[in-house]
Amino acid sequence: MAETYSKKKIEHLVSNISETELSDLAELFKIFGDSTRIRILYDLFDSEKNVTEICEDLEMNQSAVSHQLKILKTSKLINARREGKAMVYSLADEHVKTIITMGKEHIEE
Amino acid sequence: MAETYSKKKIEHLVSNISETELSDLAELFKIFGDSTRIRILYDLFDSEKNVTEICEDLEMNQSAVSHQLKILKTSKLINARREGKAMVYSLADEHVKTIITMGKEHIEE
DNA sequence: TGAACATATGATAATATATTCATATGAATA
DNA sequence: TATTCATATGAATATATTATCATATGTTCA
Repeated sequence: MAETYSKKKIEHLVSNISETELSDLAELFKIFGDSTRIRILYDLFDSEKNVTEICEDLEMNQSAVSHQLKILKTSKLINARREGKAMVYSLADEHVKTIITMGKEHIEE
Repeated sequence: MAETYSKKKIEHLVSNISETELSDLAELFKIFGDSTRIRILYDLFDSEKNVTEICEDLEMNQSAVSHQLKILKTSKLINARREGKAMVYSLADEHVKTIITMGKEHIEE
């Protein structure tokens, strides 16, 4: 997994993005572009949690959270596993953290 | 401007994000989460362009493009300057490229 | 097996968003 | 200064999205 991104590397990586990729990119960012979803992602930053815990942390009702969890799952930004009655969710990979970090850097300037 | 992001740096940067910041983050990503806007941003990757050029590149009508340019401008992702009759737009900073690059990295896996 | 707990899901209503159309604004120039 | 070119903008429509409500599914355990 990539861990550093120099200016030069970015220039290289970003060259020649197809229309399809741009569409996929928009779809990806759309997922991050909702308060509830980004709060869920941030809630999972340090540790996996079950649905009840997430609901408590966000102070939101279970149905709304489950609907958004499904979207995050479908987008492969989170993983799920069953633990008895509960479903435990966790971030899918480090990219989620990286993307949020880049965004945070931007808004702080 | 930050140019490299180690795992350790990300852990540090991302600690303690407030609810307000999470909201702002969602707002930021929402801007990237639209095909037209991300195509405009990508169109401006290598050089500034005026509205007519952008319209031609995206094969979209002028009004739709102008509406989205305004949103990008308001979000401070692009800059504008007048050049005679034309308005010339350019990316506001390197962060735009970085964020798109991170997204591209993610979808390619 | 049935009751209780945990989560998921379908339908609906409310809200937000993008594009289009018509038109306004602003700059250059004949 | 009247016309043309370039861009911006308001209103309206169409579409997408979110939260809520009611209920279904799945798991545990008495």
